Amino acid sequence: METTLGRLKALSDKNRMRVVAALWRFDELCACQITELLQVSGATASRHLGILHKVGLVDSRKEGRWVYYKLRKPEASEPLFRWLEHSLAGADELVTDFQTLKKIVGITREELCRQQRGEECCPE
Amino acid sequence: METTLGRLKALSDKNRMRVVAALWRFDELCACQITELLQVSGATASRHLGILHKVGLVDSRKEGRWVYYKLRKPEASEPLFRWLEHSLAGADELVTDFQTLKKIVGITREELCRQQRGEECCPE
DNA sequence: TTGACATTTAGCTAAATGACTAATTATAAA
DNA sequence: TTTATAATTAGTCATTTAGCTAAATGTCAA
Repeated sequence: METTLGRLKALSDKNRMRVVAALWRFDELCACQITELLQVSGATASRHLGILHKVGLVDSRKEGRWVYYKLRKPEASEPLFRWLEHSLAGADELVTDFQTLKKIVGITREELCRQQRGEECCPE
Repeated sequence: METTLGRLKALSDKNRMRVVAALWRFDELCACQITELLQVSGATASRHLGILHKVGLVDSRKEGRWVYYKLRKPEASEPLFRWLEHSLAGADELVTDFQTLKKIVGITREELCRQQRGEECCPE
């Protein structure tokens, strides 16, 4: 029961729900991309990802300086994700998120940096 | 998105999850029976039921002094309930709850009163 | 090795939440 | 009508939680 409750609690936060939706659609994203999507501090994004990881909803994979996250799908969570997908289909905020993500995954690290810090940083 | 988030939040509380599981199994229960099951004050039980009602997970029906609650199943919530049922199958706390409920629904109002207030009340 | 950067952890504050008691409303019975 | 009871609402308090900043950790590149 604690497992079930933990997963529901993890999902019942708007930002974490956005992360799960993003991972459902984009398969794998790194912490910095999720930070950019949510527009919160890196520490906050990290904490949210840590919560999703702790309850077994996402897996993480470290690659150099970056940590990539993806949904842990195979398992009893599958029906829950499907309900979520159906229930959130067409939600305005997610449509916007997906458009944002298309840009985020399409740009280089330097451009993402410039977006995050403002034009004064990263002089070319 | 707010609807989905609201329902997940409503479900991600242990007592409300117990209520939903109880209603899944016992179909319809009144507020006083749920109060007895959860072993909380009537006010607390009422608030939990109000939250479940507000997000559309349960319906209520007034009959005299009593208010009966049942799950609002038909609808997009069905898969969520099924996931819950599967995910909670065999949970110790629910097994205990179901045994408790069998007793609760099997006794009269006076006996329930005696249990709740102690032997000094309701002298026969 | 030093510096830069991605991520996480620690510590703090403000807001949200669950519990209680007391007060209120609605209904049934004496 | 009065009294008792079921349920809800209001008000209070303690706990939890999401956000931040600052510090710590780990990795890459000069």
